Amino acid sequence: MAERDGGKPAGVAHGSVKRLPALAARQPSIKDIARLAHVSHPTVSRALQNSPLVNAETAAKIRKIAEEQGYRASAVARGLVTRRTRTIALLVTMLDDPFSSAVACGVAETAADRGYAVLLANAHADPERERRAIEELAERRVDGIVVTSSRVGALYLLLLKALDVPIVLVNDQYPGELVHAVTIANQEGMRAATEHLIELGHRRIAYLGDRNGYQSDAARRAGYKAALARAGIGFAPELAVEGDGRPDAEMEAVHALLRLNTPPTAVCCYNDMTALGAMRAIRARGLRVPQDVSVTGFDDLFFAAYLAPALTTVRQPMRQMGQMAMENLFKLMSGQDSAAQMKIEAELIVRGSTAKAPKREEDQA
Amino acid sequence: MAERDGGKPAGVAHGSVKRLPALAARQPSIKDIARLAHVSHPTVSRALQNSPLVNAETAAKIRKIAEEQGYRASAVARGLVTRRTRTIALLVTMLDDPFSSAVACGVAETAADRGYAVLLANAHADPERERRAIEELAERRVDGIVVTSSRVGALYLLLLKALDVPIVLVNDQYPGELVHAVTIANQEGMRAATEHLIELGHRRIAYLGDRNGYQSDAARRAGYKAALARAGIGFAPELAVEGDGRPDAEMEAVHALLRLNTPPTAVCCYNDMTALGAMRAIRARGLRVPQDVSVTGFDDLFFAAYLAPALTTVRQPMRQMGQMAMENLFKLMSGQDSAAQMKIEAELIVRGSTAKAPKREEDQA
DNA sequence: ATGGTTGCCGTACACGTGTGCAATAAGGAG
DNA sequence: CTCCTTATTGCACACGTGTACGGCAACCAT
Repeated sequence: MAERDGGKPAGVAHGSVKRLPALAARQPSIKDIARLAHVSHPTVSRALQNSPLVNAETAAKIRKIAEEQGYRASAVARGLVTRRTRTIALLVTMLDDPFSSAVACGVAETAADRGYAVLLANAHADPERERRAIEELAERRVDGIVVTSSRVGALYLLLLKALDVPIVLVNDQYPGELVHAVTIANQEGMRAATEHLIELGHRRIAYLGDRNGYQSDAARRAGYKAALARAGIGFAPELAVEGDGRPDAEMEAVHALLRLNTPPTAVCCYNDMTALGAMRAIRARGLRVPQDVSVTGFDDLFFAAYLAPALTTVRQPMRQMGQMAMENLFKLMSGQDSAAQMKIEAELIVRGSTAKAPKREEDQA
Repeated sequence: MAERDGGKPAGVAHGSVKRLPALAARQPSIKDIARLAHVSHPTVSRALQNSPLVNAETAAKIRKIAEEQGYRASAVARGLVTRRTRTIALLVTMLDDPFSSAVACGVAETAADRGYAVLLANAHADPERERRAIEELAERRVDGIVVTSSRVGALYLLLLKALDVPIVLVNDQYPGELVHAVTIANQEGMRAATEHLIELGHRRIAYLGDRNGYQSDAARRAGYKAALARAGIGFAPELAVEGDGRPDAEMEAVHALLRLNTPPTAVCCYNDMTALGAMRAIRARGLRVPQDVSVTGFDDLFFAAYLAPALTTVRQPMRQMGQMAMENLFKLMSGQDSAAQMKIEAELIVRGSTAKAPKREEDQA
């Protein structure tokens, strides 16, 4: 442009000519800036870090030149020397699961606010992919890991521990090993949903679980049982069934429930996705929700309020949980110790998918 | 542990003692492996790359030792020297939008298959965050970028172009600038949906758009108009309204439609999320879907089939689109040129949310 | 004038990996 | 036995950044 060279007219021209032609192709490096500013590259490094060790106007000049040249420090070079990549990994089973993506949203948001990048590791529920994904994380030298996959938590945590970086699990604990985790009050939440049904007069209440839910499924199931026990309702094993996350399996399980001699008048579902399948199966048999069968979910995904009838469910502040997990991870990465378990309260949201139990001749609690 | 030093008893001990204590803390480096294998570090590097330049049994020994030590090559060091990070960025407006996360799924999957990592850049629909996210990508030296955000495409593409890496847009073109993109047949798809309604006897058909849909909203709106024109139905400006992605705004727009003197008997929605809001608003006025008002969506998100009534919509193979975008990006990154525009066919899925137009006295096409 | 600060900057490393080139040994041909 | 190939390995760099340390000038106090 129109800027002048400053001083030093002699010798400089010849000495720098041999590198200048290549400058256009590469991204400018710290050395290019140093040459233009007539200083050494450490001075540039310090100036851009606002170090007090460099003269104020020298620093200003350097920053100006860096700006003009569109200089962007290489995070990879910096990562090599500082041994910190300012990158965290987000390990997810299925990213297109609304729960996972909501948590991911919270994680990504807080990470970005602190200048951390998020490496997305999608395991796709495929064991081979999961293993490879973890190997990748090792090579990438991430500073920390957030896991939103109960399956990975349960099966691969030992592999992850070998990476020797802080890990925070979301909605999953690892039995037997002390690991940092952010969880919802699974048991209390499902208990509240079940008690809500009991108050509405239901006695035959089914539980539709998810065999891939691992720890969280176990906790919710326990909450369901606790509510029954407290109300003096016996636990009927034939009413506690499970799917595997696929809609087909869930619907089949619900059909089986409704073929029983005394079918349930209400179904507590492991989560909202499961409830979606359950409601469809119920309707497929010509029954109505909630007049014939009440349904509850878990999560309060975005669509829950928009269904007809709107879904009664247990709300998880998913995005906030992602934020908390990330903040927890920051603490651990900076060397502070932090609470091993953070438990978040669950809130029952009553909507239209639950109603008073229908009158039947069999009814006699 | 219990491993022996091998040979070289003299001199070695003293010379290496000063480094060994730190070995336990650090991840093993290529030099550590080299020392244990009694070779130079370049030999280790070549052995682990299966280079034919290294003796077969030497290579085997080296690989064995590397395995035992749990050695993982540092991708950051490699990235520094090769000037390729094997990392792509996935730029998303809102990750918790089901469309985005489905595309992200496809992108992540194919990237992982080729050994590429995915850096998640969530713009959160916040201009300041978007700018910062792009700066981050520059520093991280990503090899390529996939954008699933019509807004970023429209506003920040110039910034992105400055990074000088290949870019592929999903469902968004950048008007005026030639950019690689994978898009659905927006216009044809919406036209098919509208024609479907016309065949059912509808004449007063509304279009509920999204002002943040930019290019894809414009194309779908054009498809809607084209269908009307072909059927000889005049375009009524008061029937073409728009929301902004938030359910509140959409519902308000639909309420306004239904307050018209001759309200529409059908609503074509920009996408499934919009349709969710529209159906709720319709029901809030005591009207039934589809008996009183038919509704169509766009995307065929997972919940569309599970609604009551199930949603008639235009299917986008979102995950496949993510895969195609990624494969396209691979081509570009390897220097090959590739088709600038890849257009995918859209498929109309007819379900229960559309029905024959109700008989009315005003009806006379 | 001398010694000691202080402020600022450059020199010389280091981080962990990849690669061109030279060096060495082994083997074959003459 | 000598020369030329070929196979294998090590040496010396480079990549772009951060930082401990020393040097130098200016300033102050003696």
